[in-house]
Amino acid sequence: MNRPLAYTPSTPLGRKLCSYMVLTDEERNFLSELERNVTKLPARADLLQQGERYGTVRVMRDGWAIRHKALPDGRRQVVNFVLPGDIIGFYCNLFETADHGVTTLTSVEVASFAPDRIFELFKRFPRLAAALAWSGAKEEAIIAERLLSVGRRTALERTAHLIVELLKRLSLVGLADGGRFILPVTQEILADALGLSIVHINRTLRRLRDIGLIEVAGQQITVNDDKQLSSVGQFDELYLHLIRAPKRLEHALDQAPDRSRAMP
Amino acid sequence: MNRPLAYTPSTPLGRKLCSYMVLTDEERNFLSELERNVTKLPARADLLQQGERYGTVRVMRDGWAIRHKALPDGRRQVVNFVLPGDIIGFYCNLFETADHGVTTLTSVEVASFAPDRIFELFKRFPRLAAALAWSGAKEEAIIAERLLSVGRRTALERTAHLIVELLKRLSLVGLADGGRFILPVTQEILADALGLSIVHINRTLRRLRDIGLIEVAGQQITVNDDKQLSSVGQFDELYLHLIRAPKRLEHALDQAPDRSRAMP
DNA sequence: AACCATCTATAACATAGGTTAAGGGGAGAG
DNA sequence: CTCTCCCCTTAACCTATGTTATAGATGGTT
Repeated sequence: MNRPLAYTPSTPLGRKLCSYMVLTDEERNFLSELERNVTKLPARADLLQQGERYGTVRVMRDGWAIRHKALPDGRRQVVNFVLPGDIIGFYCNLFETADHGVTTLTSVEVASFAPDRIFELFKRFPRLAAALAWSGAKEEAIIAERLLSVGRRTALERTAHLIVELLKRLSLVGLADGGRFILPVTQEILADALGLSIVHINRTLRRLRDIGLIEVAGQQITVNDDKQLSSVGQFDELYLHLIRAPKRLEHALDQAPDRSRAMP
Repeated sequence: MNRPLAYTPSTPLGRKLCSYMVLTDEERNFLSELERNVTKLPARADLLQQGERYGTVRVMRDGWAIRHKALPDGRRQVVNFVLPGDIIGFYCNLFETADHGVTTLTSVEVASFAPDRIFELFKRFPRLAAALAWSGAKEEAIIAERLLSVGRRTALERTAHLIVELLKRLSLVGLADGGRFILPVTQEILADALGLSIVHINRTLRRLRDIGLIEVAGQQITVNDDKQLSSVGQFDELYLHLIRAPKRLEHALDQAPDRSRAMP
């Protein structure tokens, strides 16, 4: 195995996995092959419709999208925000039909590849498989935290919490600068993400502005006092699992027996 | 590879994975090795405490538990119910600390093994790795559906929905019989799972009883009219992904190239 | 058999957040 | 330039759900 020390792939997915462990040439090649087939789409396009049969796996390369679920009567819950490097329909190609939709918020660039590549990945690149599984677990942790928000935090707390979460996630990929970031989202979508009505989101944002914790100018949000905003939102970054565990992951994988051994 | 046709392992985890695909002898041996080290615990024991460092991976063999997250002031959200065959702290051994707790509801039997075994599994048994990843994705789907419930369904809908969900999940593992099952859960826990107050859960259950949709006798719940209860809860079993995709999973894995190939 | 702790049940009251309604601003289209 | 559409904003009012309080079941313990 051959490991360049400070290599940073140009692909968002590669970059993401790089933060977990050092990739070999072979692994990087495989990943960039996955991201080769790129498509551009405008804002408000459906990448996946609830009830649709899964066809391809996609990687978000640039732009924002939301993952959402709807009830028959139109009520809708935004489950998560899809940011660059995130995968759409990863394991899910095994499911019969999609139980959620994915819709772009901005114009986006996505790469698509055949679901079979996932299995190939599991067979040929166990380290990548483990890393992807790990990032899937992180996504689940984010959803669980949102469930805690919607179930048990007040409107003000929830809203503060989401803003801090997005700030942290975006900072991590260089999309936020000094507490300032672009939130390409209507208040309706914010409401659907937080389980609130659009009117109440408006009230709540105004309250946060009045207290002086945030400033809003169009889609740009400025967090004035992230310390205090975190405390309003009861934000504990434990769940984001930002602490990369590269050494543990690498070591463990490299030391695990590669081939069969007898049972004791 | 040697594949007995109708073999059913005695271990809950093995049984679960068996429902996705036919296991080889080697795979079954490995799994049963994982479940060898069994411990018994009483009800209301913490299998994992929020904030704790992960030590071992566990498989629930028998009994119920809940996965829950708490806020500093004590408000709590139950994220999911842990049933036999479910894994506790799977990928998560890579995280620094647990962002949730796991507490038993009944006396339980759990198997424990070292986190390293997970990596071994990824390297030696890609098919098992894919199957576990798939079941992880199903768990995520259940949490996302609960988020939809808590965010957008009314108390009555949520409660109905949860009862139907548990009925379906338990039926699948033979723990429900003719719409009747044991729910080893206080109303407080139900409230924490649904983002409601304990008083309101009580009101809501009474309403469901008054309408005649369910009957409650101690911990035993009887669903009288699951068709109507499903419709009250806007239940769409899409998200449970009950349709096993064994052929797709097996085929895909068996046909994926096993070793390196040149880039085009 | 009496005690204690834990649950369930219900009533009375309080409020966070939903709903409806109406006006205003900005940006793209003609 | 102004029309239109979409989004934001705010006010007034309403209701689903939370809170507090109390009593009754239930079941294990001494």
